[in-house]
Amino acid sequence: MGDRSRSGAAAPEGEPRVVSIVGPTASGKTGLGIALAQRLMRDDGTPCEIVNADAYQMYRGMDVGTAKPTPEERAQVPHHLVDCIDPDETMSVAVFQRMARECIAELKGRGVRPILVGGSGLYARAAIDDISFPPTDPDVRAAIERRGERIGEEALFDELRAKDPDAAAHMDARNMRRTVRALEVIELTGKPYSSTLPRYHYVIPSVQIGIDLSRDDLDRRIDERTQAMRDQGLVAEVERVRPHLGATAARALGYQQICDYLDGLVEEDQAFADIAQKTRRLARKQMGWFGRDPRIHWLTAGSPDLVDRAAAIVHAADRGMYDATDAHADEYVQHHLGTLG
RNA sequence: GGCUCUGUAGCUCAGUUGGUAGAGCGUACGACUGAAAAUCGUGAGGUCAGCGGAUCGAUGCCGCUCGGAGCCA
Repeated sequence: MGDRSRSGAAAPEGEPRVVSIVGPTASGKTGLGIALAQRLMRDDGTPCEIVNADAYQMYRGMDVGTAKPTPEERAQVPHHLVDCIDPDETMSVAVFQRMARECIAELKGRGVRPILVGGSGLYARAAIDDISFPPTDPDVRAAIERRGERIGEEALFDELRAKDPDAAAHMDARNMRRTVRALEVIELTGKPYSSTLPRYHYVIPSVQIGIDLSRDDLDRRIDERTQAMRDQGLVAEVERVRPHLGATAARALGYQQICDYLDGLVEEDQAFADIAQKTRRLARKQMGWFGRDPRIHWLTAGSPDLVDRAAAIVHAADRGMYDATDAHADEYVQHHLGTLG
């Protein structure tokens, strides 16, 4: 234990790394996760189970629209953190971090290798990286939000600038939500909210595999998937879930657009065209998120030896072959993409 | 066939009482530690349907051509 805390992400050679599969929507993460779990079990006898790192697949009843693994897929390999909250509850990174780390610890305790699968960049990192979240308080936040609406975003940002100039220097005055959060943290902790640069440092020994594909392929897959959601009854699903949607779940891509259709605001064809378009934008954002992380090993979607290559990466990671480069990820980022203010 | 309306950025549309144009959305790029499928920022894109006329000067006025919409026959 003392050993672990000193060495951070370093793991004894040969210990099964946590695997994290990332990439844009519709790139095939779910399928690779399952295939890789079965393959690793065959290769070295370590059982694997999937831990979901997708912000929206946690909601019960939101299946088609979130492209959740099917019951058949879940029967092949156990899945965790899927269907774990109701749509009227609110998930957050900090809560997810706690759940994911508990889940990972529990699996490791049973000698099982966790395979994280998910496209929510911040969630994927929260599970395994050195990120901790200051506390929150709904009352404090609500009070700041009310004050912000009264005095305006500029005045609110001035408050932040006075209390924490360093944080303000890194932030956008017009992004009210971030301003509110910064003031909330300062009020609750009494300490400045230093908007630190992302640190690429594993707190749990891990290896990340990214699925990459060309924009043309991606756009085609997104169109196909959107059509599949329509065929699988997304409209009926939204009708069913709509009365129970909370503030967060109602923002899920696909659900907003179908609600508009159900309200008669747009035609059905238009609603699905909107979904495909928004999904394309989401995918681009995800590629940006993951593209910045130098520790990710990229593979091409749809290549015939995808699972072979993924397994080879995991075995190499288990032998500690990437530890040295992972350890310098932060320096690499600052050197190549460096935006230190 | 006659009459009226209409053709401006990829899309939906503003606008200029004549001095070469804007918005929203999309798109590209970027920021982002308690809603991350969120939140926010910056940029690129237009011989203002085509041709001709009057004018110092036209996207705007006049004429014709082509393409839409509607009404009357």
